[in-house]
Amino acid sequence: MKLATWNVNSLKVRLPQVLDFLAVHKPDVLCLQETKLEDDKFPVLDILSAGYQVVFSGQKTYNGVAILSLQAPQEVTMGIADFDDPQKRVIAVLINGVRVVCVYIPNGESVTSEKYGYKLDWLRRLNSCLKMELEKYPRLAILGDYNIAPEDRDVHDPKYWEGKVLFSEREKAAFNELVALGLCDSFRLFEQAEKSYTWWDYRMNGFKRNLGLRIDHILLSAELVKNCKSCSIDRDRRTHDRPSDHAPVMVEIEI
DNA sequence: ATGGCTTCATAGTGAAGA
Repeated sequence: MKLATWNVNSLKVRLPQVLDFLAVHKPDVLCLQETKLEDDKFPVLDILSAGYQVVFSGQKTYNGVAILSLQAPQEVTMGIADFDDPQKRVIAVLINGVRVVCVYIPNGESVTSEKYGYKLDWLRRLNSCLKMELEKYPRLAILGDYNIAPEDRDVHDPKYWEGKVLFSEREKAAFNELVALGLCDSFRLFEQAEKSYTWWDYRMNGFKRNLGLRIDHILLSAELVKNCKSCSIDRDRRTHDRPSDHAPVMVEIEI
């Protein structure tokens, strides 16, 4: 079973690339973030024509998440339980006995911003929600844009990023608290190239200079870790015309 | 490396992303 995640930074702009990604990799599940589409504007027919089913939760201009899958999604839930968040950042499904949660964790803007407080509060609520999910579904995968680089090696210049949003201690602690639920950063299960990142700033030739951060992650429960065969970043996607600033991340799990 | 893109909502520029 192949699961993938990609922050597309506008599905309207990136739809042809998403369809190409499906054709090339044929993932069983693809989680999307930052679709930036209201639900009545979602390109359902294009995705059905590609042989995928889809569920989505979107809004105008910002945020928006979707899960594409070969098999029919079951037990679809949107948002975080007991949290009335107007921002559309979470959608979850059950596919082939695996609970798949697609998350777009807030950016936070800066550590002095109100949005940073929202991010930390949001992460606390996500943590409680995932704790319950894990009790209900031992086979749990949380894929998405976490907007947190968990370790020094996930940042091109840890000195520069020290204390800044995406790499601040409180954010890293919140990430570690998710891991402490019994989840694993699947990327680090395997030997990986140094300076592996999933996001590069559009400005300043960030990609060409590999000034990136690894902020898109796939966390797996112990039940899934046992059978996880690979985790990789599709870095080449960032070289296409009009790329998203994020690259997709993929895992293969023997189910 | 403190903005130098890119997107969206607009119809000029401004907000937001990370």
